[in-house]
Amino acid sequence: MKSYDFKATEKKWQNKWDESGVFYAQQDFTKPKFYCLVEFPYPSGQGLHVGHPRSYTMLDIIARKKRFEGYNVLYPMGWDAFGLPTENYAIKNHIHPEIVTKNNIANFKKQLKSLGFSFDWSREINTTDPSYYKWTQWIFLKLFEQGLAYKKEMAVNWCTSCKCVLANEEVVNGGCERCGSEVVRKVKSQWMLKITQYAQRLIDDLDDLDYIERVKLQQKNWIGRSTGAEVDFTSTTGDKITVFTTRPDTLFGATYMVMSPEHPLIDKWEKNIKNFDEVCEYRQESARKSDFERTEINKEKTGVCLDGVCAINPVNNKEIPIFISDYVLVSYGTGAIMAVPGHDTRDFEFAKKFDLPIIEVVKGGDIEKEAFTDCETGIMVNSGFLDGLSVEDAKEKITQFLEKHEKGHPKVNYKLRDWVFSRQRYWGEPIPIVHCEKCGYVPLPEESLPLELPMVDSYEPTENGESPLAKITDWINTTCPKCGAPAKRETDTMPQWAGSSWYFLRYCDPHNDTELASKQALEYWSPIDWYNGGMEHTTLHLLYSRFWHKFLYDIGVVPTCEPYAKRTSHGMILGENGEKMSKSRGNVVNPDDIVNEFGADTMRLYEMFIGDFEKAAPWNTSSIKGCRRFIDRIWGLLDIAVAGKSYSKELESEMHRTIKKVSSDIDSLKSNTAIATMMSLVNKIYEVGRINHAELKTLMILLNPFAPHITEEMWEIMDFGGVITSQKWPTFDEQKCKDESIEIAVQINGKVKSKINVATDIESENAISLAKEDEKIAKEIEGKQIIKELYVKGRLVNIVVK
RNA sequence: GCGGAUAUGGUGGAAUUGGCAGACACGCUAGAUUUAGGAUCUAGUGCGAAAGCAUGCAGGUUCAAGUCCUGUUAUCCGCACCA
Repeated sequence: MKSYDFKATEKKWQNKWDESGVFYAQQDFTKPKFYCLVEFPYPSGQGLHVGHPRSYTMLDIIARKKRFEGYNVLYPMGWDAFGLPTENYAIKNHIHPEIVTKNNIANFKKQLKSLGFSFDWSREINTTDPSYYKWTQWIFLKLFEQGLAYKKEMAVNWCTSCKCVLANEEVVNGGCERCGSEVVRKVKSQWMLKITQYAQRLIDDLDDLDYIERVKLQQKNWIGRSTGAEVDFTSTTGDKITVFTTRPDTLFGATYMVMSPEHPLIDKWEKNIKNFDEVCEYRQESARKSDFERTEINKEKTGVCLDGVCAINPVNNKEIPIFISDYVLVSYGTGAIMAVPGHDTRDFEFAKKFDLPIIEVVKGGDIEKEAFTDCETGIMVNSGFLDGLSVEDAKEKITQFLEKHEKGHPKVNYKLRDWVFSRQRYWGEPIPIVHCEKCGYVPLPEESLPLELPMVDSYEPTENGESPLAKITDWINTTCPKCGAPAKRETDTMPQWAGSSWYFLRYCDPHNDTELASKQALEYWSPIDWYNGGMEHTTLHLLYSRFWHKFLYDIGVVPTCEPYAKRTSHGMILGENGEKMSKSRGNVVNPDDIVNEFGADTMRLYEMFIGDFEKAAPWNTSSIKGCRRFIDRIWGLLDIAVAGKSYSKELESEMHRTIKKVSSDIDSLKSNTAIATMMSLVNKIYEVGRINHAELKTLMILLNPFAPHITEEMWEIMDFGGVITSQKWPTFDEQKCKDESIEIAVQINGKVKSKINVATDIESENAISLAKEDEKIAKEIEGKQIIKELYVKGRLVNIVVK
C-alpha cells in the first residue's frame, strides 16, 4: 500500500460530508435526541486559535459517538460577531465592521471545515445578522415590558483625551490603553438588567444540574449570598443612614461608620461638613481607582473623617464619627457600613491607622493584637442585653430588637450586581427604545423589529461620550410610537453578551421568522445535553444566559427553567514556553500550518492526546510526530488485514478491553487515555503481525470520532460496506476483557520485594500462602514475627513483620 | 485583595480514586536498513555504583499516601464595558 496522502483524502471526505449533509440534525422529532454544544467563537481578525479546536474536537468526538449510538445529534456552530476588536479594527483601517466581520467569518469557517468537524452547517447563525438580532431585541423588549430593564446612573471609565468610554480592559494602570492619558470615573445614565431579581434561583437551581463542581462553586461565590441585617442609624442632621451587616450581633461594638465616597448623603450634607473641600479631594482621588484596587486588603487604609456630622448608634444612642473611605463600595450593600474594629479585619486596620476606639463585644480572641472574627465559639460581652449569648443567638435577638423598634430588619444581600447593558459603541445591537419627552422611554412595537444598525461611514466615538449612533441625526430623529410626537432613538447599543445569552435556542430553529424558535423544536431539543466552554465564561456568559433562559421560561417562551443540563470546561492551550499564547509574546501557533504539514486527523489526535482535557497544556510541535506516526501505522494495517477468525487470544481480549476503555473514556472526556489505549492496541497488532477484518472494522469505528478522514477512507478501501458513519458503536464482552492469570506484587512492610503470578480469581488465603512460598519473600520473613497479612484483590499481598 | 484551580522523569502526561509511581507519547542513546534522512524498524532510557531514593516544600494519619488531613510556596484563570 502506498503511503497515506492526507491532503487529498481529507479534502475528498470534507467535500462528501458537505454535499451529503450527513451531519445535519434530522427533523425527526420521534428519535432520541442529543444536543451537544460548544461556545460559538468570536470571529477575530487573527483567525482560529489552536485553543478553539481543543473543545470543538472533544465535543465532535462525543457527537460522532452519539450518532453511532443512534441518537439524533445536534452539533451546531455560529458566530458571536459583535464586539470591540472588530469596531476598533474598522476605525483604524476604515473598513466597515460588517465587511470586517464577513471576512473574518469566511476565514474562520474555512479553518473549521479544514478540521473536519461534524457541525450542522445548515443551522449556522450570526449574531450580527438582522434576522438574528431581531430576536435579541425582542427579548430586550420583553425584559423592558416586565420591568427588568431600567435606566440608572452608573460610573464608567472615561478617557480624558480620547473623550470616550473605555472598557475595563482598555484601562491599563489607570491610563488609556490607546493614548496613555488619564482615565477617570464618570457618571452616565445606563440601561440595566435586573439579574439580581433572579439571584436566589440562580443559586438554588444549580443543585439539580450536572455542572463540574468548580463551576457551581464559582457561580455561587460570584452571586455571593450573605445573610444579615439592615440597621438604620440616624445622623446628627436627622437623616437615616442604613447599613448592611452580616454581624448585627456586634452592633454594640460599632465605634465609627464608613461610607463610600460616592454616597448620595454626602452631597446633601455639603453645608454641615466643615472639611468639605478635603472630602471632595478624596472623592476625586478614589474616582481614579477601580473597585479592584480599592478593596485590596494589603494596601494602606485611607479615608477622611466628616467634620460636623456624626451617626447615632440605634442600640445605645452613642454618637460615633463618620468616615468616607474607598474600601466601601457604593455598589455593594447600602454603600455604608458600621465599623466594628474588634471583630472585622479591615475595620481593625482602619481603626489602628486612625486611632479609633476598639471595643470587644465577643469574648474569645485577643483584640489587642487582631480582630476576632470567629462566630462559632465567642460569647457576647459589653453588649447590654446580649451579654452572655452565643453569636448565633445574639444575631437573632438583636434582629428582633431592631424590628420591634423599627430600626432594622433581617436582610439577604448578594454580591451580584445588576447587569450594565448599555455600550456607547457602534458595533452592537441597537436598543429598540425611543425617548419621548412626553411619554418617557417607549419600546418600539414588536412588528417594527429588527431595528437595523444604520450604515454609516464613521463609527468613531463622539466628543461627549455618546454612542457613535448619536451623530446620525436622521436615524435618531423619529416619532414616538405611543403619541406620534417627535422623539429620539436610544443611541446606546447592547453588549456582546446579549447575542450569546440565547443563541443556543436559535440553533433549534434557525430560519424561523415568526418566533425565536418554534415551540415544537424547543420542546424537542431542550435542554442542551452537554455544553462545553472555557472557565473564563463561568461567571458572566454562563450566568447571563441562565438568567435570560429563566426569564424566557417565566414568560412561557422556553420549556425548561435551565438551558444546560451538563457543563464541562476545557483547559487552555498555552504556548511552547508554558505561557498564554499571544501575539505580543510571539508564541502563537497557527492551526492552518499544522493542518497543512500534518493533516487534520493528526492535529485532532494531537490536541486530544496533549493531556487532561480539563487542564491547561503547553503546545509542543515536535510531539505531534507521535500522532502522525500513529496515523501512518493505522494506514499500514491495510497491509496486514486478513479475513477469518482472530489470530490471537491475547489480541482478542485486548480488543474487548479497548472497546470498553475508549467508550468510557470518551464519556468522561479522557481523550488522552483513549488514544493511548488505541496506540497500545496497534502496537499489539503489529506484534501479532495481523488483524482480521472484524477487528479492523471495530478499530475503525473506535477511531473514527478522533480521526474521521482516514477511517472513512480505509472503510471504503476495505469495502466493508456502506459508509462508516452509518455503522453502530461496537460492544464488548466483560468476560473477554479479563486475562486468566495476573501478576501481583508482594510487599514486606509496604515495600515491593517480589512479584508472583496468580489466577485472577484467587482467594485471599491462597494468595498469601503463595506469596510466602516465593523464594525472596521466604527469605525476608525468615525468623521474623508476622504481625499482619493482607491481600488486595488483583493488586498485591502485604506482609507486615517485626 | 477576593473567588476558583494546578504542581509527578530531560518533555507532555498515566495511575483502577488509599494498593506495584512513571501507562502512552516526545526526546535522547545504541544498532539495523537506506545514495541520503527531520523516513522506517529493533533494543535501552526516573535518579543512584549499590543498599536505596523519588510525585512543589514541611509535618501528620495508615499495613499502605501522588491520592486523605494541617501548614506553606509557586504558577494559572476570573473579578462585572475583552470575549
